[in-house]
Amino acid sequence: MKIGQATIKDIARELNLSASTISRALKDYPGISEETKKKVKEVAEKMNYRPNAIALSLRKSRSFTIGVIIPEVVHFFFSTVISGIEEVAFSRGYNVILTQTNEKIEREKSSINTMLSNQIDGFMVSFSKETEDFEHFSKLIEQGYPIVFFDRVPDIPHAINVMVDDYQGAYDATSHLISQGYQKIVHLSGPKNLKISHERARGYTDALKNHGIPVRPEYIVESAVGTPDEGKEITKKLLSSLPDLPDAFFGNNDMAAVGAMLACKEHGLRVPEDVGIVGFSNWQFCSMIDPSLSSVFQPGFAMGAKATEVLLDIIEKKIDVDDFNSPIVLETELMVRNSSKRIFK
Amino acid sequence: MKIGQATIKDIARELNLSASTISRALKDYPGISEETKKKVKEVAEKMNYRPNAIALSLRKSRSFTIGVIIPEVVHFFFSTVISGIEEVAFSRGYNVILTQTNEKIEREKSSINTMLSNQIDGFMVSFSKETEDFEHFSKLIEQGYPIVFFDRVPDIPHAINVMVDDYQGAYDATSHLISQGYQKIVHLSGPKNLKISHERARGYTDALKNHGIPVRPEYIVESAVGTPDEGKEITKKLLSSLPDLPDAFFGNNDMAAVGAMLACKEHGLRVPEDVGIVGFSNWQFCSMIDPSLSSVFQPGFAMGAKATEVLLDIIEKKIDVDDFNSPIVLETELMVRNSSKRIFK
DNA sequence: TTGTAAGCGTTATCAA
DNA sequence: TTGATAACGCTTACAA
Repeated sequence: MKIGQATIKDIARELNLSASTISRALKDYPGISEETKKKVKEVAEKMNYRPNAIALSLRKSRSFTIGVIIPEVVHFFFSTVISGIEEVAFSRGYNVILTQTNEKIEREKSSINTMLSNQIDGFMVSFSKETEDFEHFSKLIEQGYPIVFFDRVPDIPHAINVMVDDYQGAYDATSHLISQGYQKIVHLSGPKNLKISHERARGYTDALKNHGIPVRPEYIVESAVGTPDEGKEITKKLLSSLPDLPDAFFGNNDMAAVGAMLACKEHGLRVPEDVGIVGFSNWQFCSMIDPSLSSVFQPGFAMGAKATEVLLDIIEKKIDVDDFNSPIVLETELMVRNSSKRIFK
Repeated sequence: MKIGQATIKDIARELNLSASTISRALKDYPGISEETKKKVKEVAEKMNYRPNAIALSLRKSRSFTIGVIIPEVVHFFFSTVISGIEEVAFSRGYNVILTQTNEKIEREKSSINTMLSNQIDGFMVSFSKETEDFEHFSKLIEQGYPIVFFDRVPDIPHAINVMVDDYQGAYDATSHLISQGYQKIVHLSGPKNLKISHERARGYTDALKNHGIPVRPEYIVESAVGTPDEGKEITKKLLSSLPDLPDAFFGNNDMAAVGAMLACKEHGLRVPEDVGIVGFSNWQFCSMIDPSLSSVFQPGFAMGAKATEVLLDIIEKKIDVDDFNSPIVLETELMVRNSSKRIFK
């Protein structure tokens, strides 16, 4: 907002025309003489005119801005999603306002409020780990605000959800471990209130069942893990407490899996000979560690892009909110690397 | 922007008061009766009134929004910086509009334009690798737009730059390698047009000189590396083409260093026994790979936070642009890990 | 082909 | 203690 930014009025004054004429000339409205158009555009150029998007927003009750609420920016998967959001928003002429909640529900709510104040056209949300009650979202939906959830999605009416096929990803990962001859597979599961955690746990359980392997409750360990250290600690405890030593770990995320790997190594177990390990997310470092970590690829960029497309389509009324009664599900892909490739025979 | 959002006018109508009275009552202006204030606030609450930030922006010519232009979101260091920006902006009541340039100058310019249109209060910029001419920034500075550069900073008059002490970081890293007995140290340097690349190369060179080790031009290899694969290829070529085999690699970033490590391993060289390796940035994976990678820690979060504080102070006129004739420099810290700890004696 | 006036939501100024 | 009015920059009926 610079003092001296030229406005339509300035151009009007310069040319002895009215503001409305300038406005129309600039947008090639019919019924403006070619000559006037030319003059106006020249002067606009010369004066370095730039439309004031704020004034436009006020006038049109549209800000061409979407608000993104995300737990953490410093997170490989989420940053990938943001990148996808960015791309689509940019190409369709929208701005992105970003806030991270740091997994705090208070911050989530307050972000929603500032965004509402800022008249954003729609929301993209992946909620915090603390969020167990979705009232604040339901209210928005009721009031008719366009809102698309991604990755961490709520189970509430009329929510538009974009997610990865966590169930299938977990199922594939577990089946793969079984196919490599691992039998006593531990699942380091995620926070209970996240649907993705349930789905992954369900995929794990079903894979075991379908292969005739008993599901042991003591093999499912919750770890709200964000760091490898946490995963390492948990695994260490398991290795020294479980009477029957596990021979594989399926992590709810790559951090947990790396932690498990470190703990196993320390415990004198060889990966993948003695213990197989598979993670979830396929972070960059999977191929850089030794042994390289097998992991379930989550299409983060595609998710961000898809979610944004849907949101913008709703905002622009190209599609209707009611067209979505089931979530949009993106496929995962199991990336098999050395941590789970047991050398047979 | 929802149909039905209550405005000051709605409250005024409801209470048979004027809009100005409502406005004043809501902000506890003096000269409004306590009774009126109370009534107004009650009704505002009831009607779920929310000030329209857009209208405010128009009125005040201030948007309380800062624009962040960054090469890539999916990048550990930059995402850390964004996080720092986010924190400070949020705590001081500012919004963050984010765009990534994907290292394209065209996108950089067009982002600046939309941000200008959106009347942002100031810019935070880390420019693209393609950017060699800083005209578009100089113009902004001349016009008086608050703008703070971070990490990748330009060498232009009146620019406010926040950076890491790349020189010292590189000097420390190189000295450390020397102290561990490595002598033939290769530097995988960064893109030429980035000042940080120069500084790191300079730190490397000076460290060699000060330890009486000759600087060999063929040991400084430019690698605009973003991926380990690229770093690996370059290192492979070096290992098979250089007559005198290097015994250490100092990477301009961690990706390059990991690439070098992979190449060395493939070449049958042991790390750190035969070859020492140090990276730059201290990405998360440094401690997860085998051997763990020594690296120079860059305080990304602190950089984002500091840069934002300065920007907001300028915007709020707490400090003057002219107070900064030299860059703000943040300290690095060498994290010594196994990739460069040679076992002596 | 162009101009006038009203309005988007808010607040500062002046008047009552 | 409160109200009327104008203005921020732009668009759009409606009028000319």
